Amino acid sequence: MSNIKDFSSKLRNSGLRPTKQRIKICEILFNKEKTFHFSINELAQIISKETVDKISLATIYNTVQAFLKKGYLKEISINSDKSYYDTNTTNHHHFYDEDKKELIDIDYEEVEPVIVKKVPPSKKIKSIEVLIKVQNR
Amino acid sequence: MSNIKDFSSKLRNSGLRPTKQRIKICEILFNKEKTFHFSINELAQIISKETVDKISLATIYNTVQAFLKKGYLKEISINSDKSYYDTNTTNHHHFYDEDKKELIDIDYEEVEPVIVKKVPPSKKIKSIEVLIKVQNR
DNA sequence: TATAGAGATTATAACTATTCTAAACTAGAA
DNA sequence: TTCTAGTTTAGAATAGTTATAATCTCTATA
Ligand SMILES: [Mn+2]
Ligand SMILES: [Mn+2]
Ligand SMILES: [Zn+2]
Ligand SMILES: [Zn+2]
Repeated sequence: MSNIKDFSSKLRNSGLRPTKQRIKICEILFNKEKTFHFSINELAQIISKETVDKISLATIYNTVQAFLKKGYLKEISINSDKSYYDTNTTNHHHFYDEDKKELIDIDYEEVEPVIVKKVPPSKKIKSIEVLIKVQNR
Repeated sequence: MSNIKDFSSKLRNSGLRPTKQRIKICEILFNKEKTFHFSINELAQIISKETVDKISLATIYNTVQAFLKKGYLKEISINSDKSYYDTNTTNHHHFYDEDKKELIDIDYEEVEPVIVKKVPPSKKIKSIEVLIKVQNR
């Protein structure tokens, strides 16, 4: 369980000033039992529920971008109209529930590692993402 | 090599009136040697190059949606700033070249089939997509 | 501790992709 | 040929995101 002090130094250590907005967002994102997936709007709603001083949408976008660049978040590509982010930055894949419009983590052991026999010339692999779309049987 | 007659009946058979706009779009999409990937804007540019009578953007969107629903196209989920479509509707996966911003088909034999040991309760798999992001070595 | 200035926040404008609307047009059944 | 459901179209509307530029704040240093 991290506290404000920890987030301050984590931010400072990565070259980001520990402002009260960023610390609040850290608490919401990284102080949870479980990792989770969110869209910017969902995050904005959580923030507005959990805080009195509002944080502007621009700051939420800026902060998520900053955390993404630092590797504290991952961006998930669903067939989509908006971006989704993941507080689970380990290697893992996803189910996407088309009925509930919901992402579900797949434990890495639940899918055999993807074996790639050949990559395009002079390219290296940056990431491998498996997205399994599911719907009601 | 299909001709206009073929596209007309293909369209008619799927309950779509063979309009000149749709036939033109069929020619551009399905009369090629190779399958390919495109965004709506790229398609619009190809159309404007290859035809004198312009086709409205709305019609291009409508037509791509219709073809998608009929299964003549697949939608590809890359990092989601816009939608990409694929004239290759067989099961296959993709490299995404982050430098050239370009999708490359992976032959199905080049990646071992993805084995999923468990799906969420009362769900069935609709699709399995592997996206391998690559960049210059 | 006070100060200066780089870095951060903010409201709002701008932008882009996509969908909606409603009027005009057209394929094709009868 | 006529009629009408289906289609196209320009343009408006919407949604997500990024840019702008004024204001604010964190913190290094005097
Ligand atoms: Mn979509
Ligand atoms: Mn993005
Ligand atoms: Zn996840
Ligand atoms: Zn493809």
